[in-house]
Amino acid sequence: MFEIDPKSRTPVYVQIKEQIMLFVQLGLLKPDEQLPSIRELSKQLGINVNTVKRAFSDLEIEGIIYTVAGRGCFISDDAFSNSKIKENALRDLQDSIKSSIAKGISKNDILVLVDELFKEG
Amino acid sequence: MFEIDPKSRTPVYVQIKEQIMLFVQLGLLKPDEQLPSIRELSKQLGINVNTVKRAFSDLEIEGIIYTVAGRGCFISDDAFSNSKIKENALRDLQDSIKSSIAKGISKNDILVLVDELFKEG
DNA sequence: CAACTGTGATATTACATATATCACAGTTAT
DNA sequence: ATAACTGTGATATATGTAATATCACAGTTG
Repeated sequence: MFEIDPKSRTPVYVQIKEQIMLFVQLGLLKPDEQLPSIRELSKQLGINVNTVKRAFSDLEIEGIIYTVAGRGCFISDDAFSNSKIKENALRDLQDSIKSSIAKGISKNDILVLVDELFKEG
Repeated sequence: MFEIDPKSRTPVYVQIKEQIMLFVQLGLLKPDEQLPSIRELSKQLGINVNTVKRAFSDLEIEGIIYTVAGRGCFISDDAFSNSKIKENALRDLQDSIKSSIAKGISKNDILVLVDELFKEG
């Protein structure tokens, strides 16, 4: 279910965070569903336990998941009720688009790209 | 003309690169126009010479500017003829949009944002 | 009790960013 | 020729982040 791209410039723990958030968005992970344990997931992905722990801790702070001591981590009921994440995402996206405009990307380039991304997903 | 946001999470040398590329896009910097010297610019911005040097060296490798020994740095005639920059920009933008989708940003959110950015600029 | 969960702390390695200095070489104007 | 400017190159240092490697501790489950 999970996959990591070691070549990517985005940190591994961020890749994990975003995959989990995406799976929640897509409905592949539902409220109160249990996530793989950090040891299990670290084995699967061939990375260190601490790296997975970092991702899960972040997600818990952001209210996406909750943990039960000794049992595991689960998707929150209100995983995306908190608007802070969406606000931050919008701000980051704005920076990225501005940056791309500086490099010669046109409005049409962006619209085509957006269409493609929402066609596939 | 140039401005740096020290609070921003994007590295200072990247901010400089992107401002120069943006100014070229906007026609504020034209082919063969001379840039401020790295010492001058570092004074203006209150940052180290090496940081400006890093930005200029990057831009030269990317073909955006060229340098004449002892004279200074200038905008290339073919600053944006090289498609590598646009390709990289598109790839980066794709990653950013995917990331924002994972955080609950809708297609409409993006379209509204794009409209705003192209209205102002 | 054994085997599993997450937690917490520590140490280490590697890399990126940014700074501080210094010496060197080419250009320009006086 | 000299002074004052350009960029170049190297070195050293500090800081923060990312990732790894270990270890000990505590709660849960069968």
